[in-house]
Amino acid sequence: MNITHQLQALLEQAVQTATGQSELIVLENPRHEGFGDYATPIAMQLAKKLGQNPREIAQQIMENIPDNTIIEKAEIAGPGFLNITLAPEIVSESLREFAAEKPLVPVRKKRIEVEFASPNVAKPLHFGHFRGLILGESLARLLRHSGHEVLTDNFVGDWGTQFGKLIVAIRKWGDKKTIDHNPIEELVRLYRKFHQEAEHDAELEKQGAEEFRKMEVEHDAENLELWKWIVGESLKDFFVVTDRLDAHFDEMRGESFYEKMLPTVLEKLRTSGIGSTGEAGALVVEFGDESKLPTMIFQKSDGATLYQTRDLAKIIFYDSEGFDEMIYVVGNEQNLHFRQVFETARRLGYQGAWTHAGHGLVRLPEGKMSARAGTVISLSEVFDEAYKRAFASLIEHNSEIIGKEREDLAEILAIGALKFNDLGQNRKTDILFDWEAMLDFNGYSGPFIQYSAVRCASILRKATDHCPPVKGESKGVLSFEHEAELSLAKKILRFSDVVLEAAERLEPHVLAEYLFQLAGEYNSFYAKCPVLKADEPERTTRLFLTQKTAETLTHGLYLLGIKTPKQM
RNA sequence: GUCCUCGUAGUUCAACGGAUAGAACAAGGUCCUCCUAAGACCUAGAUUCAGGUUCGAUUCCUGACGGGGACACCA
Repeated sequence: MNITHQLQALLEQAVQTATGQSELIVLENPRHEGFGDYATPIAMQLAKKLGQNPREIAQQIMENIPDNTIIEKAEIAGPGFLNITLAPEIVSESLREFAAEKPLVPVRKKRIEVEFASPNVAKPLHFGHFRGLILGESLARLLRHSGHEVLTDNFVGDWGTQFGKLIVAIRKWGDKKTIDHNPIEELVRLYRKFHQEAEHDAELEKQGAEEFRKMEVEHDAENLELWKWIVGESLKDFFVVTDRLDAHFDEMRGESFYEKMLPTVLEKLRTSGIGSTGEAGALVVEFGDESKLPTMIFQKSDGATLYQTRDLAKIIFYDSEGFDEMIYVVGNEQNLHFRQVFETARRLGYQGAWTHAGHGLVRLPEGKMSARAGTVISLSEVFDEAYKRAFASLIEHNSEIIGKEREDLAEILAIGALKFNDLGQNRKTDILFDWEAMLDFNGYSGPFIQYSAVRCASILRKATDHCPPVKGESKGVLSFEHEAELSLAKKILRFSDVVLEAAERLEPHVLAEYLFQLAGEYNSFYAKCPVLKADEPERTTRLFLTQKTAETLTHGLYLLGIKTPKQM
């Protein structure tokens, strides 16, 4: 049982004896120092119910807290807050037991599928895809650390009308040599050309739809073969990026994976009466006026299916696999789509917890990235620029690391900076694409945290070089002489609660902000408290704090998908 | 037209309905005979507006204004 739970139990008992009420205690972490380590507004909440002054209630609660070893001090503050300060001994004990890497034990272990990345085959991967890629990976890691069974999946957009279009374009304008030479670039060019031509030639759209229909309905061998080849080439390109970003997929169940289940899904919609026949014979689901959801079409009048049909099939598939939750890391703009699909699944009787963890897009100062306007920034362009700046920064700061090591380090810092810049901000809102902010290695940034972790590692290395750790050293009560030590220790101990919150809210920035604070806390401590030159017992305490800080920062960064270098 | 989102220092972002609205960058001022100055410390600076609910509102509700997005045969 962790400190938070112990405190809650103590306070609940105190409230019970003082007021006769059985209330769930909410513990807050006060924003300002001087308000203790934990605070509860319970007295204020009870004030109206009991018709008493909140401060008087707080007084009674405080007097009835059972004897214990964890509370150093309890006091009433402000309008009726009960502020709790922890005893240094319990902080010491908890820190001794603390291990950042250790997964938590959830109240109920869940099987969770996390869908992310989901690139559209034959469409260029640009910087706009960056968010989903790193968010998904981080969320998967956060949920795993929270003790859940997580399966990452990639709902590759490898099925649909765009393949009909692409096939038409290849047959019409494609040249084998050019395509073989640089498949993706050429496919993208052809796809773009198709859309340009289609603007003044309506016939093309029909041809595209027809070719896809042949693939799907008639299983046209020639089209399917071409399709297979296109998908393969696209994925090669895709994996180059995911490797660089350290993103992993347990499954690659693309849209085509669900293709064989589609007839059953359509049948289900029909027989259940949830689906109905719409204009021109399409199969649609009407949600009614109360739901405020517009009608969604699940089968086109020509018999072909749509994205949502496959999404629905996917829900049914994962339900049969025994998953409790599905998380969709997909842009906000698809929110309506998911609400419609989820509602349809619900009406069909499925009961999973489906969450659209939507994210904002990366916006340029002049507006949205648009392939048409030619304002798309490619992923590799950003990577290369980040690498260049990291490399230059290394030369400026540390000339001792050279060669391959320097290159690897520059890569770690570059990717770390890019990822942190993104994950450090709210998932839901758009973020501004800004070279300077993104590649600023000072302040609220990945390298700032990496630097702090590296500094810890450096001290630890020196400590063991000069004086190897003695067996049994990891026992005993830590003596907190300096307030910076105690405050750092308490900060470290908040780690698990923070990870849990980040995982529950599906918002990595909660963890990012914490890591930034922890690094700052350590840096302050570092400025005030010499470690290696300190006398015992301070030296042991400070080394231990350094050790735990390093572990926490490193593992915290790992949960964001960011690597920690050995030195920098 | 309907629905979803967002509006906080000069800029980019934080803040389970809680106390004195936090940071970072940019601006100004300190600190390397001392474990990595990619650092620490100090100064100045903000809730779009009008109502409502509440002991208490940046947060919830209603409306206005202003961004962004989505709305039947794309994904």
